[in-house]
Amino acid sequence: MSGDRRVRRTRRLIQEALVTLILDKGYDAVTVTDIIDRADVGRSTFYSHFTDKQDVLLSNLDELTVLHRSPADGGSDRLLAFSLPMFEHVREQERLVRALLGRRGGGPVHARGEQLLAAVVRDELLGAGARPSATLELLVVCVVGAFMGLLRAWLEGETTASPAELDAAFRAAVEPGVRAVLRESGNESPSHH
Amino acid sequence: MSGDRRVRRTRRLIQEALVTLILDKGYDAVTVTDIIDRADVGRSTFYSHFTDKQDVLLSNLDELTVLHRSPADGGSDRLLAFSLPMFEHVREQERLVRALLGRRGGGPVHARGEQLLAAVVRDELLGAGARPSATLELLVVCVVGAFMGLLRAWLEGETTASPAELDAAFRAAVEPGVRAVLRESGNESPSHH
DNA sequence: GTAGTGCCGAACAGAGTGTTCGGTTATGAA
DNA sequence: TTCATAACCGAACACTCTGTTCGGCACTAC
Repeated sequence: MSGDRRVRRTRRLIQEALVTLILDKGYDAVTVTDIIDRADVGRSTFYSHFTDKQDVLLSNLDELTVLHRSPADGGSDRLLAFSLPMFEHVREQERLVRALLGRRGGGPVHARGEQLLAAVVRDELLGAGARPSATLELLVVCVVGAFMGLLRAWLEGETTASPAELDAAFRAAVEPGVRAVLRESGNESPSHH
Repeated sequence: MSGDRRVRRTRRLIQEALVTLILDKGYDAVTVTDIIDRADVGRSTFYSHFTDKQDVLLSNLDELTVLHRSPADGGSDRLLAFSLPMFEHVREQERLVRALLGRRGGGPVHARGEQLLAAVVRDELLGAGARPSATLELLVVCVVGAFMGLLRAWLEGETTASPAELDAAFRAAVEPGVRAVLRESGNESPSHH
């Protein structure tokens, strides 16, 4: 492990304190003073590690490593392969994800999540034979929007559906459209072997 | 017109000031002091009309009356009929919508917009023969998510597509899936041949 | 063991919030 | 026009939160 043990300890205490507080009061209502009280850390110590509240929030994003899908799954010709594993992971990490991505989580993390997810979807569609174009970008936006919508609905408690059900709903909604677009745009040999 | 002219004037000045300031600096960065300076209104006056910043923001929502679609369009069997008019309206009211709904607009309006839109989509699907169910709700979430995604992308300047192109992308992405779901769920003898 | 690094915590200036209150001015009704 | 009313002004206030500084203490890594 890199660095001083005290440094790791302090950073971890601060991050955990923020997550707890967000779940309590929502991101906006949490103050730096709250955080250092909960983490039992000196004020100057906080500012020697993070510039502000949002900095702590974004620093947590590194824990969400699922977005980097395993690239060795070339065998599956299944479209939108990220969907089910993602929903499952979210349920496992429910507490953290709810704090970071929920309405109480305050936006910036949501934005970055969308970007990462958009990259995944774009790569997958390109791999499936689509051509880079403005139309493709709009399709990616729709797919990501639908997925994030489901994620948000679940985080908000609007639905109690299981990961498998969320995955099914996601596919039912967007897969036909995606396949239709691929059929038109992806010019040749969509199915090898 | 109901009420004192001074009241209308003051409220309007404050609302306009907030919109301008959001476009300048983003919602979070705007302070009440900023607003009353820009609106040239006394501090106590502000607090006699609104409780805080967000109150002003949400008060603006009444101007966005397009969401109440004209219910007399029963003739069109076109699915997702709200889409194109909405994209067009958004372009017309670009300044206001950008301030309220964009990433700079700060969330709460976005949430309410999603709710209103979800009601529209749900009604439309029910009218097209779908049955109320948890599955339908998830479909609605996906459709709304895709639409809001496109809206956001346009507001963020990620695309320069026209309303017609946005509408086309939206339909291409979700209409096949919606029709497929309707075919299964609304078991009401569609053209079976 | 010791040099160095991290932490403490109090104190501070600055900015923003929401309230109060006496005085001023515009408005709508008579 | 007159006039009671309601709205506005704006300064002042108590409060909270922010981000920085600094001397002294404690722990860690080597």
